[in-house]
Amino acid sequence: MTGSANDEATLPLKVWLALFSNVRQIEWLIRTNLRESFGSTLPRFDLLSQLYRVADGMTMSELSTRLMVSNGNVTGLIARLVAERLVSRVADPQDKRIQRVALTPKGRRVFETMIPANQAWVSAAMAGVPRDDLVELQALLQKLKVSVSGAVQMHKAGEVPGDQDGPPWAAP
Amino acid sequence: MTGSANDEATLPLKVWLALFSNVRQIEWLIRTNLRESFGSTLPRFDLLSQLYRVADGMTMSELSTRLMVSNGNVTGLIARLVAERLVSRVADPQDKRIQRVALTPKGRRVFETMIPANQAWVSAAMAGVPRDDLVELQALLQKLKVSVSGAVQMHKAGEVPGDQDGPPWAAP
DNA sequence: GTCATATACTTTAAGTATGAAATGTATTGG
DNA sequence: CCAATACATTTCATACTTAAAGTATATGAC
Repeated sequence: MTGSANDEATLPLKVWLALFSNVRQIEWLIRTNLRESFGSTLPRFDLLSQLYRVADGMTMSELSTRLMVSNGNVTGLIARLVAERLVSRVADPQDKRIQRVALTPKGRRVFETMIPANQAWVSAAMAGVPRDDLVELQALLQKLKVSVSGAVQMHKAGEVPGDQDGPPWAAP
Repeated sequence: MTGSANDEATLPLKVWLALFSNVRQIEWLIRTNLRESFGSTLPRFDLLSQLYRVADGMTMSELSTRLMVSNGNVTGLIARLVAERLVSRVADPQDKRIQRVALTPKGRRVFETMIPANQAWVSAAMAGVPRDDLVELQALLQKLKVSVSGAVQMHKAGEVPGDQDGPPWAAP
């Protein structure tokens, strides 16, 4: 009695549209505020936040994977951040193909001023939702992420002919 | 007993990160599949889906608002879709500032082949989540949207000095 | 050692996105 | 009527993004 047969088929799509709509609006807020308050952008912020979490930096590929963007994109983004002296990029002496990237002291300092502002923007956007609902929402999103990540992995595995013999997440 | 004092402050941020992560991955799936199956892109798809819902088309501003993208972006996107004969664009005879944009028969036909595919991709990504969880998730996302939309409206109102006398959503 | 192959990254070309300024078109108050 | 103002869109410069092709380096078979 909670839904027709048609709901069954379109329910995931409705959830997707609701997810997308929320993210699009929150992204708009963060992007606008980053520009107005710091003269920065969301891609830069995402990149800095990844580097902020680790002590000894990351490789370009690691960044590319974590941000789910192309390798070429990371190259350009890092080049601009290096030009702004927020990020350092040094070739690995052991393996000269690898570029190791890290926050500079300036980069760390700048990012730390952005953290509380970002938190305030997001909190303000969600201020109309009771705490309990947010707790529940987070739990459901965690469940969803498991399912979605599986689908992404499956798609990636299907595209690579030389990878048939079982990635770690596949059942034996 | 369900959380420390620190959770209280970071809870919205955690919800945001979970939202963002899910959307990023689902977007990746849709974008990849659109390319592989239809040689198309997500921005084009979003634009077509907006036009698909209305019978008599839309103005550029309306598209810009609904998609939450800049006016300049819509101009370029529409130009490419017009070149592909998926969309028609005609100047309004009453008000020559206005461009009225609509799907062509070809555009409608093409988009209709994309609908079931898109639904299948999203369903597959969410296949690991029980139906009841999806129902609840949708309800919570609807609540969130109200809060977020209010924050967006407030930000937009704050930026325009000539708009002090209350938009429709403001309390009287 | 040498060659094939894989890996890490960069470059390229096309497309997508932004904000600001410019353009052209109504509308309105005097 | 007409200047001021508002509005819809485009243009411009720049930034971000992707897929695909290219470069350089490493690794392993032989």
